[in-house]
Amino acid sequence: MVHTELKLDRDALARTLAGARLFRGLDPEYVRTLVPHAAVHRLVRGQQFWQKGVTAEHFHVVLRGVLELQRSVKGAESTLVALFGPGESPAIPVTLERRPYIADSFAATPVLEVLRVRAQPILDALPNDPKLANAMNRALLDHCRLIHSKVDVLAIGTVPRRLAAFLLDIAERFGDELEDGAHQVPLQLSRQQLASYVCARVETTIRVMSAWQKQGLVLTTRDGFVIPSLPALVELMDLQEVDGSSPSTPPPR
Amino acid sequence: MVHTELKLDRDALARTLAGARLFRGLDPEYVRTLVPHAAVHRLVRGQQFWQKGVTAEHFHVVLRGVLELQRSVKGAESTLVALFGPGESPAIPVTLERRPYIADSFAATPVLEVLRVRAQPILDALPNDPKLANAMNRALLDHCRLIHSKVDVLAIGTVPRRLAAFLLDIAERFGDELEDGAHQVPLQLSRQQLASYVCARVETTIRVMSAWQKQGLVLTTRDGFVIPSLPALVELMDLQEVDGSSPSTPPPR
DNA sequence: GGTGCCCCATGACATACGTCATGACCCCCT
DNA sequence: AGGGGGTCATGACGTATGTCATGGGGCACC
Repeated sequence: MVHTELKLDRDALARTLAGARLFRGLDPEYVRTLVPHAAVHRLVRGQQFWQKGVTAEHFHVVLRGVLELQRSVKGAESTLVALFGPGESPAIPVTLERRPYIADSFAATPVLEVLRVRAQPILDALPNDPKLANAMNRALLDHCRLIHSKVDVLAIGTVPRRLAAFLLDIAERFGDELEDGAHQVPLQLSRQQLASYVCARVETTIRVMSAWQKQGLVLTTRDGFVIPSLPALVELMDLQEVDGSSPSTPPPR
Repeated sequence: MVHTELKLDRDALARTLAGARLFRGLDPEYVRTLVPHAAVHRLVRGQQFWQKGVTAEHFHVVLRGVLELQRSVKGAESTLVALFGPGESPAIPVTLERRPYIADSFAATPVLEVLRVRAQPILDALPNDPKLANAMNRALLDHCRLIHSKVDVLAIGTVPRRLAAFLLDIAERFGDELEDGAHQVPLQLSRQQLASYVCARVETTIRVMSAWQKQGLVLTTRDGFVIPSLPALVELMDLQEVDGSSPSTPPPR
């Protein structure tokens, strides 16, 4: 893993640190003191970055590409927990608590660049630096949103609906709108990875994606996906209800 | 909802505030300034506390009982998102961002007492008070853990396994160990609520719980559940695998 | 006491999805 | 060129679980 580190001069590192979302709003003076503790790592697709079980001693900010968190729970097979794109900070909770990583991480794009900063000096400064604490706050809020979106995907129902929800999620986060209204998601995920995220079998996922390909709902291209019409997917996700008459059971018990 | 407020004198409120986990570690001087913005609410089971869509303008700390977050997503039926017990702070993320609640909340125990503090003064103080910011960090970390445990439940597989995971989770969080090694969970949840949390139908949940009742794995009592043997449940959750030969697909792609 | 409602329970049936098997295609390696 | 492995694809089949229907028991309300 060490061999993934890029050689950067102090100025380049300082600029990278200052530009990272995690450190936005901080005293520039303070950010400069982090330079000696910082490094930029570059990985190629599939390469592992950190390993479950190792104690987290760094903060991370994705600079380029997408990082994938993969978790293997005892008994169950490994699942794709979440994807982190540029600006996002994976593993913030465990780093703040100096706990072991609960998942493995891999590069999910051909190239992944991650800024990595030693946690100790930051943790030391945390109790006395309100700006820093608020920056961590922001990052934690982002993280909550991410996990929550996974819950939303898993709770939405059938496999097609879960898949639709996931694709819409990554389209919103990583996609670009083309001139014809279609959305392009420059993120090459295998059917296995899709299946892993939505907690379904590969075969099931393949079937759904094949059907959508034929219907022109979601196209798999060489470097990702194209969604010609988001509303069509949304409808497929929302709809698929039996009738829609019952306004759901109001309060519990 | 206003009529749920308890009449407490300033001293009682001050003590409650000082004892709340959310405000632990703060300057006692500062905590006292919050007294005029604080109130304690008491609800009975099933009573609604706040409503989805309303802007969150308060921080909360559960003092007694359990609060239930129920979310109704468009298209899907409502799901039990999470349970919050004494010391925990529901809805922290939306309050910090002054966003609308994304779920309804109800009392899940015969009596629920919640400390409620106006958010504005706290949000105003946040940028300048590192202790306060770190207290919020702590609460956010708790929240992350909660959501994550829901992901773990949903991702673990079949309905029996999801149910087992959920029961073990609430046993750990709210349960007491009896002298004979059994665990008691003083939390009366209907099959509907269980089903809602694990994203299954009521009937399926009933079938599983009935079977477990007969096998003595999980007993439903007048005021909650009794789990005679945690390990038995854990085994049922972990096991149920086909053979265990394949060591899972190592890295992706 | 009756009526209605909710929760728990159980059965019959339909179906979404997992499981297993097979094959095409592509890429890498020797 | 041939072999091995990965991904995508498709079919056959079994099963978990959703769906629908029915019934008993407890509790509130008229």
